[in-house]
Amino acid sequence: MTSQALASQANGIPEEINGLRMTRQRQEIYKLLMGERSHPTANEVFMRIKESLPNISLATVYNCLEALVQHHIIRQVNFDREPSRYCPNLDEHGHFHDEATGTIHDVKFKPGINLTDILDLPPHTVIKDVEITLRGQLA
Amino acid sequence: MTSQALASQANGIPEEINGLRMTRQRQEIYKLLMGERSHPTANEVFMRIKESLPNISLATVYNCLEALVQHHIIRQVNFDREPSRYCPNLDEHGHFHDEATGTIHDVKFKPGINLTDILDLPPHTVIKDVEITLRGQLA
DNA sequence: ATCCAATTAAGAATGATTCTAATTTTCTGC
DNA sequence: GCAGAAAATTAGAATCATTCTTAATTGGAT
Repeated sequence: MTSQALASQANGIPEEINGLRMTRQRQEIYKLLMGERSHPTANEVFMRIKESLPNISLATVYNCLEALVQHHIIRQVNFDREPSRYCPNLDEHGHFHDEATGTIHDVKFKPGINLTDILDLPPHTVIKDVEITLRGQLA
Repeated sequence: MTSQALASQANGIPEEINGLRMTRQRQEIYKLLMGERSHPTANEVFMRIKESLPNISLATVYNCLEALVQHHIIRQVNFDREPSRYCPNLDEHGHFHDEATGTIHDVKFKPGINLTDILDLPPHTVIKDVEITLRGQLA
């Protein structure tokens, strides 16, 4: 049995997701994101993942995060030009950035709401991706 | 009469907007943005503004754009981690990024739509800013 | 076991943006 | 109108998230 398969068993994460081979590094990063709902940056992932993978490099963290995003396993979230953050929640949702604490909250749509119902889109538009970000304070 | 006042007369742009003194550089940049609806980047503004202000520096373009954004005269628009773009449309609206052509289209809300009506926000939330970006193709 | 492709690692390079320091312009009080 | 203070501009250096390059390692297939 390969070390990847062993890690897979221990982690409870399949050896492959959406056609992406889940290497040890990808497993650990994915597991970390699933556990934390804090929308960490690549650098934050790098610092925390060292506990389980002390020799991982920052480049690998970027590579893994990009691979996971490309294969629709996680989502990349951007606020203005701040460092990208990563989110394991694949449901269509927005993000609220609380300026007071710096924390980020997922924001769901109310039931039955369809984005195309409320936006005045040009005709024949095929939407591949939507990003809704809100900035403010929890008063 | 100061050179700024003279430029102001020639441009048809007031000497001050929202408490921001409209220097020659700020006037020209603002005028350029009002004329073009192409959502240019800072560097694109820099290249085009040289026709009217050959000695302007890139730092000044950034300074002016930031001042105009801070004083709510223009808006800054971000797509993922691409260079920021600037937009003179102050109405609440979103942006559709056409992947085929690279062009950006303003997207209005359908009449009577209120963002807080459709989002499941945490209680007591004060929203200061909303950004809606869509990515796709004009099929 | 061996070859080939994919992945990882370390550090260099990139590029948008910001900062610094010096100069120029504008404003204010006389 | 003029001196001094404040604001704006400039040029170039610095920053920092991200990407690239190259070499080493690992995994999968033969």
